[in-house]
Amino acid sequence: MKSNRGTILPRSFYEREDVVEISRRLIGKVLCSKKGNRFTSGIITETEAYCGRDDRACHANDGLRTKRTEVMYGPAGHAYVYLCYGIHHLFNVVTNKENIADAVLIRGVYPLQGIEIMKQRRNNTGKSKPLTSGPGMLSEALGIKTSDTCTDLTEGPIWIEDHDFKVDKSSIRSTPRIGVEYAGEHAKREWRFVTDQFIN
DNA sequence: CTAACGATTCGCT
DNA sequence: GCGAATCGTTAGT
Repeated sequence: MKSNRGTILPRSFYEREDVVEISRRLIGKVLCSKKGNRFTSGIITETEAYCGRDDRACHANDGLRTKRTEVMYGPAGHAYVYLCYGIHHLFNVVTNKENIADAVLIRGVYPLQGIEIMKQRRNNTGKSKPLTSGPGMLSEALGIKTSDTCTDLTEGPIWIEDHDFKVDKSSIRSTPRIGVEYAGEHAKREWRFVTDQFIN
């Protein structure tokens, strides 16, 4: 774990048809943002897959097409950012082909670059307070807002890089997704992926 | 127009 | 461990 720069993931990375596999493969990649000349990044440690068909946990389930979910029906590799609980901005990446609404929620990153900026945005005055270990927290730390929805992740100002960090396959656990009990049986699917490889 | 409800986080008990 | 905060989205009147 030493490189400072990576390759921006190409659209083809996001165009795969299996959103669960993309979710798994995003673990270890690096989420970056450059807002007003302030660069921040973190290694993705936790993701969740959401499928537009037969998945009651997904906002676009059963082809539900609204102003909010429209971006999920667009081409892969764009950001879907929405407001949760009136407070938190949750960041997803749109996957699969146009008109097929799949997405991966980024739930956690390991702070890599711009840590002071993240602490500032999080109003974290050096105290031992989680910085980027939750979907709302990481968006705040990286300066990602709902106005960033539809951002093309192959262009920026938000993008994902491959730094060639090798993630030990055995370190990636799969579990049911968080906070989607309303999805009934679908909530039991193990579509959440998390690694503890970068915890310290 | 109205109302119910979150893909969460934080602070306090 | 529990509950409040907080407001855009959604569906229904």
